[in-house]
Formats: sequence, C-alpha cells, structure tokens
Amino acid sequence: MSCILKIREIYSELTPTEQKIADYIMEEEVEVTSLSAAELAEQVKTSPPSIVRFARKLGYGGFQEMKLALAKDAALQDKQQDKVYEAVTIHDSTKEIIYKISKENSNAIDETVSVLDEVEVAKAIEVMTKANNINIFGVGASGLVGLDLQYKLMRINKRASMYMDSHTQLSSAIHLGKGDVAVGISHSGRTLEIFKAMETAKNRGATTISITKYGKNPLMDLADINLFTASVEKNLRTGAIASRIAQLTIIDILFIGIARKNFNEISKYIQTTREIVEDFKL
Amino acid sequence: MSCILKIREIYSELTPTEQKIADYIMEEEVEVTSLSAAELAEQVKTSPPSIVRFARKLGYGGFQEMKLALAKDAALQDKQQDKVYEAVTIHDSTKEIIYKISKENSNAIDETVSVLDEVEVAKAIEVMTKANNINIFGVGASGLVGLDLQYKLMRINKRASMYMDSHTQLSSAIHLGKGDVAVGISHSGRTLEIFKAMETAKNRGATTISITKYGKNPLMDLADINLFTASVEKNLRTGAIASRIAQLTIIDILFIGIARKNFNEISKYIQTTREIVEDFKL
DNA sequence: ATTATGTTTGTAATTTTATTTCAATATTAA
DNA sequence: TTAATATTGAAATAAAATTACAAACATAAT
Repeated sequence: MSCILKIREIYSELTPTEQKIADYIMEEEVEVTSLSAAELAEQVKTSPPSIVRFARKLGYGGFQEMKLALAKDAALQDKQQDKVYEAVTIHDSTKEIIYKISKENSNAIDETVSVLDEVEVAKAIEVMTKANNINIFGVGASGLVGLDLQYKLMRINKRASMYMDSHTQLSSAIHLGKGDVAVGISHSGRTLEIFKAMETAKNRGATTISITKYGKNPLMDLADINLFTASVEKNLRTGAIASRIAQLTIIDILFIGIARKNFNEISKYIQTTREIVEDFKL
Repeated sequence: MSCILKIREIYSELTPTEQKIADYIMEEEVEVTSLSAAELAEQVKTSPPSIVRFARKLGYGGFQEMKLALAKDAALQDKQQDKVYEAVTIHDSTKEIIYKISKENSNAIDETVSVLDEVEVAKAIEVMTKANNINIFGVGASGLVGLDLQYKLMRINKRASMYMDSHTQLSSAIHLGKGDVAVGISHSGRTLEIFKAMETAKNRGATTISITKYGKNPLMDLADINLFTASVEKNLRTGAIASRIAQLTIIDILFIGIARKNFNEISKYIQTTREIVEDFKL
C-alpha cells in the first residue's frame, strides 16, 4: 500500500505531533524524499525521534525505509502524470499524433474500467445469455459499435437484431416481450430515436441495457441495467474517438462473458466459422 | 532516465572496481535498496568510498540519492508487471474478465504504436489528404472498421466510398485512377476479396494503403503504404477483439492527421454537424 | 484540588551510515 | 626505468539515524 494511504488510514489515531508530521508529508510528499530526519523535524517544528517513531508507527523499519517508500510512491505518481496528455494541435508532428491518440485511447479504456460497475456487467451477461431475442439500437458511431456486437454474437450462434434507422428500430422493439433484451447504445444517452426504441422495448416487458457515458442521462434513467463508459473526449471536439474505444471494450467484456458461459459449444462454432472463412483466404 | 540505463550507458568507461559494483547492482537491483554503502561494499568486495564515487559518477549526489533512484526504478518495474495478463478462462469472475479484456485492449494499442512506422503514417495522411476519391475495402469485423473510417471522413467533408461486399468492391475499384486512394483493411492480410479489389485499384494507378497485422502477407506486399497493427490475440481464439481496437487506433490517427491539415475549415464542419445532430436530442 | 498513572515529547548520548582525506598501489606514457 | 596519472581502500571525519531517558503533559482516581 502507498505510504500516503497508510498515513490517511491511521491519521485519527496519531498523536498531535505525529499529525503535524503527517500533514507535512501529505503536503510535501515529494520534497520529503530529499530531507533528513533532522531537517524534516525542523520543518515540522519537532524532533528527530518523533520522526522516527512516526515512521515506525506506519510499519516501516525506520525513517530511511519510509523515505524509500515515498520515493516509490512518487515514481508511480510520475507515471500517472503520463496520463495528463494534451489534445492534438495543428502543429503536432505525426509522431506526436500517434502518441497522443494512443494515450487517449488507452486512457479511455482505463477510465471506463474504473466507472464500470461489475455487478451491472454480471447482470447484463446473465440476461443476455438467457435472452430469447436480443435487439441492439444505435445510430451513427454508436451504430457501428452495435453492429460489432451483433457480429460477435452471431459467431457464437447467438442471434441478435441490430437496426440503425429509427423506423426499423421501433418496428422491431414493438415485438419484444418478457425474456427479451434490448441494448441501447448512445454516448450522450440523449439520442431521441434510441430512447424511443428502448422505451417501447421496456413497455413491452423486455429487459433494457444502456451503454452511455458516465453520469445522469435519460437513457440510463430508463434502462434496467446501466453500463457506463468514461466521458473523456478531448480531441478537436470531434467526438466518437475515445468514446467508441470505451464502448467497444464494454462490448468485448459482454461478449467474452457470454461466450465463457457455454465455452465448449462455442469454441466448436468459432472453429467452424474459422475454417469456412479460411477457404476464402489466399 | 532509469538508474540501470545510466549504468549501461557509461559502463565501458568505468574502472574495474566500478564495473564490479555495476554488475552487482544490475544483478540485484531491488536488493541494493535495503543495503548500506558498507554492506554493498562488502558484497562487491570493495570499499564504501568506491560505492560513493560510483554513485557520483552516475550523476547522483551520493549513495543515498542513488538508492532512492533505484527504489523508483523498482516501483515502475512492478507497475510494468501488470502488463503480463493472461487469457480469460471459463472460471474467471466478471471482475477478472473486465480486468483482462481491458488490459488486452490497452496492450493492443501500446504494441501497435511500437510496430507502426511513423513515416508510413505520414505518407498515408499525405496521400489521403490530397486524394480525389478514397475507396475503403473490408469485410467482417474489418468492414466495420472501414465504415468507421468512412463515417469519420464524412464528418470533415472528405467523401469516401466503403464497400463490404466483393462485387461492389470490384466494381468501384475498376473506376479508380491516378490521384485516388484505396485503403484495404484485413487483419490477416490474406482476405481474397480485399486483395483482388486492392490489386485492381493498384493496376488502375491508385495509391494503395494496407492495414494488416505486423509481418509479411500478400496485402502488404501489394500495397504502396503499409500500416501495421500488433498481432496479439489471446482470448478464446475468437479473433477480432484486440485487433479491432488496434485497427481503430490507426483509423483515429489517420483521421486526426487529415483533420489537422485544414483545421479551420474542419472545425466549422464539425460544429455544424454537431448542431444539427443536437436537434435530434432529448 | 491533589496525587498517581500513563502517555507524549524532546534533549542528549549513542550508534550507524555516509562521506572525505590521504596515502598506497596500480597503470600508463615517455 | 621513471615520472605522471589514475585507482583504490584504510582511517578519520562528518552527518545522519536511532536509542535511552527524563521532563512535560494529560487523564483519572481519590
């Protein structure tokens, strides 16, 4: 565990002097690394022994050991700093674009993992595995994500319908019922067509799953199960860059979760698909 | 720069005793952290002053400072270990699936960056920016990636044709000529339809860009510009999980690269698109 | 209020550790 | 071979961490 975290944890049971030391370390985390026990004592207006006792209380062998732990913390923090990337500018070289875009996409994945509720994912996998019919709704970039999900499900003999236009979406939604599942994909969670189709599906008794950005929005309010993506989007205000990667990561998780449940059958299907597709290869 | 890297860099200009110290530190990197200068000297069969001189030679203020640097190195190394993920198994919990899939996707991006040739990317951006017509070819999962590229280009008023079936692909390819660009997406680089369409495009004088996994394959042999994705694919042998994320990252890079070239016009288009799309929102 | 008890804290002594000085030794060039 | 230079470690020194201990403080019981 990180040193700072340890400090926070036992802060309340520290003596006044120790709390003063804790305050200083939490404030000046990095600087402490280059201080001696006596110097630190001077900063905090206390004595070297108190510093050593403090280090011991945190579970370290002594001040020296605590300093090493703080250095490690700082290193990881620096690493974290790499995440603070900037948007691409007109003056960026190709190299910089490659770096920034890849970072942005990586971050989208990491942050999505941190907002994704594991219980909701498990529920989604459960209902999709048991579903009679699966309907997927999405338009624009989210539509492509929906197609991806449909295509993946098809490979494991799990039929799903995916509609990108509003009329077909509503026509299809109206025939859903109990035991069916509707998946609505919309980054904003405010896409009118998707909302209407999902509303219809829900009224008909289908279980509804939303894939939207994190935060309150009409679609997640409506849906039974909510899967969130991180909402970062920095580049050129174009939208649909990092958000799509995040959505696809959720799709992958759902797919693998469903595929895993009946692994043996499924690997047979995949093998067959694979062999047939191979015939078309050079 | 990491301490070990510094050592390697100046290794040849170290004195015999210093090289012995260097050897020991490179071997026992982590352990050194908990040793005093005298203890380390004993291990290496030398004296404390030599240890201190060694640290100074690397640019540190003293042995203490070098130890802090080594601790930081170790922390980062531990972090790196996170990358060694395993494929999902039937027994994995939802939590493990989330973790493993996200890691796999992150890694696909990182590794793609490492195989992607910056010069080829720059060339691709250049020819696509100047192209009269852009034709995109892909089938299956790669077809969805192609659609994504088409959709993105459309948003910046750069018309591109994307065809998912072989007949239309060939019919379209035959009308290409000099100044046109054909983009062929195929993970294996061995998809027959895509190869035929790209061959036709090339014969007609169009510039051809391939997006395939890293390594020799027919499509990259044919194409003028080759963009490679990392070829990792561990999960359930299903294909099209990480590879798709890698392909999309390349698409993002191309898109941003093209969009950047005429930034002002483009942000106007995007703004307009955005406003119109907003009208359809809740 | 006063005393006994235990805790907290800093001073001073001690120990450990790092660093510097310097002379012995090894290496290199003339 | 010899002079100049570089390398190295023993001993001395300086700096740092740690310990021992007693004063100061807080708390509870009388």
